[in-house]
Amino acid sequence: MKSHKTAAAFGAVLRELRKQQSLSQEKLAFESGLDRTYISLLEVGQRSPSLETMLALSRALQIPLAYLASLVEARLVESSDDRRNAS
Amino acid sequence: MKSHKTAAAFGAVLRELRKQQSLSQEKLAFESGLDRTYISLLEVGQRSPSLETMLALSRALQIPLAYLASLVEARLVESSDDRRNAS
DNA sequence: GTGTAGACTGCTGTCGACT
DNA sequence: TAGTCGACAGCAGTCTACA
Repeated sequence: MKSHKTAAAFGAVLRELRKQQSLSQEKLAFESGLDRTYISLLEVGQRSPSLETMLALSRALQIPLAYLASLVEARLVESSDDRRNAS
Repeated sequence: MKSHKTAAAFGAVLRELRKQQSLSQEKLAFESGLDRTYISLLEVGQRSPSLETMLALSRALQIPLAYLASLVEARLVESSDDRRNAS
């Protein structure tokens, strides 16, 4: 298996952040200067972003890049847990 | 102008972190699973990384992705100062 | 030990259209 | 409002080789 895990983690985080601000994909696309269909691809985990793209999104969401990164990182460790001690 | 600024910022940060650990590009390439020549391209600001690449590098450098991101962000604000009020 | 170049593969990101 | 599809341009990332 190919592990597009990072794309999935990023997509989940992006969707959460967007919904927290009650933005539509369309609005976020506009604010970030990215394509609407691409935002969709990101959220469903079909694409994984470049650094430039992450910066554009963090600006549109008005959060620091480091915060975005920390959320993605957290998702990644979660998803890689053993499920041996997981409650 | 095309602003490969983020590539330059990232490259500078990467080089700094690598030197702090006294690693060669070769060693870092090996640890991260990336190509040696690509590490070089990153450091000179000729390429800008994907999320996956940033993750590989942060692991090789044994630092959180969020920390790497914060350093890049800091470089970016520095380089975007007006030089009007800059001392 | 590093920078660079050329050639190549695959994926990112855009666009229009339909569901 | 959001997911997807096909086609496309451009760039990320590899490899060999040389300075």
